Amino acid sequence: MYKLTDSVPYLLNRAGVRIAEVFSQRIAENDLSVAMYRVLAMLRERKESTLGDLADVVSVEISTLSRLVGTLAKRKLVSRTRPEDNGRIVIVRLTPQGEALTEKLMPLAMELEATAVQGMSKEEVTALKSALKRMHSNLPAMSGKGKTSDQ
Amino acid sequence: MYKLTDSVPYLLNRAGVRIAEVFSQRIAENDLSVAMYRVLAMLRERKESTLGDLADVVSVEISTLSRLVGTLAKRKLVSRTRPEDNGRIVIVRLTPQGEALTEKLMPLAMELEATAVQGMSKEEVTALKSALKRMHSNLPAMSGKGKTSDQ
DNA sequence: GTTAAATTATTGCAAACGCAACTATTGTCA
DNA sequence: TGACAATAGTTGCGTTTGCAATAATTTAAC
Repeated sequence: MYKLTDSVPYLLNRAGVRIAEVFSQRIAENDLSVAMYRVLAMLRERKESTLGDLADVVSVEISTLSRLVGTLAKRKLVSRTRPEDNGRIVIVRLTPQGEALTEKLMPLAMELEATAVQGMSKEEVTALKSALKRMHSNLPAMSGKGKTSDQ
Repeated sequence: MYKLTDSVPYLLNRAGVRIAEVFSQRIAENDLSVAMYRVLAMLRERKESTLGDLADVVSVEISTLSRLVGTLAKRKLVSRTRPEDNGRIVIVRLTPQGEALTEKLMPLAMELEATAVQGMSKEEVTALKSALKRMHSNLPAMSGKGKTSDQ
């Protein structure tokens, strides 16, 4: 018999929510949300990115990301520029302050991950990551439709 | 060097969002959200539950769940009763219509899981589930504090 | 047995989200 | 070239969310 509480989607959500809650608290003193942190961490990794690419990476709607990046820009953590050779896109980059803050947060992120996988072997962690990647690629990206709403 | 895009929290969120998006679309024709589905599936599993227990299982705030269950009750999918021997708690149960709908959704959920883990062996899936459970238990439950807010 | 503390659920409120509509720019093709 | 389609971002709007405050009931303490 199929049990919700032993299903992959359920366990995935449960672990994801829990880990986000914990990290959320740890970065709250910097007035950052998890999504904001991910934007910063992503830019640290790639130096620059368009809004659309960031939205894909962070797994939020582009409209949400637009506002979120606006907030980060207002706080001088990132810069937004429209390149001269392409007036459609917006390039987002870390400012020096954004870089500094992101570096400061890295240890927290590593610590969180270490806590989460405590008791698991290196091989188990590798297998977990690969399973998570596989599931992501097994499922089709939504074109943009699809009620995500509750109630 | 620590990479966001190879970190467990990131991969976890990415897979979780994707799987929720897909399932959300599949159940949208029944006017159900994923959280609503989880409430129904949970009640199918346990017959009855209090709001607080449901909130734990579904990983949402109890205030959110209160309203969500209110909506389900309005649609006659669940019943809410305050027991005579305890006027504090609310017992939630599936109505016959709720049961019928839930049974109808089960194949969809099983199909989704099958799609998600396609290409993985039984052992890999088992290991995945156990890793997800371990991570959940490795992280402390938040007492109720902690900014989850964005922007 | 009465008062204080703890538990459980609901409601007010503001923030955040996603969808849809819109603007602006670039690409296509005839 | 000139019109039409496609891409990229922003903004309006209604819904959903979580936190905080509140109400109601039960448990604990004295």
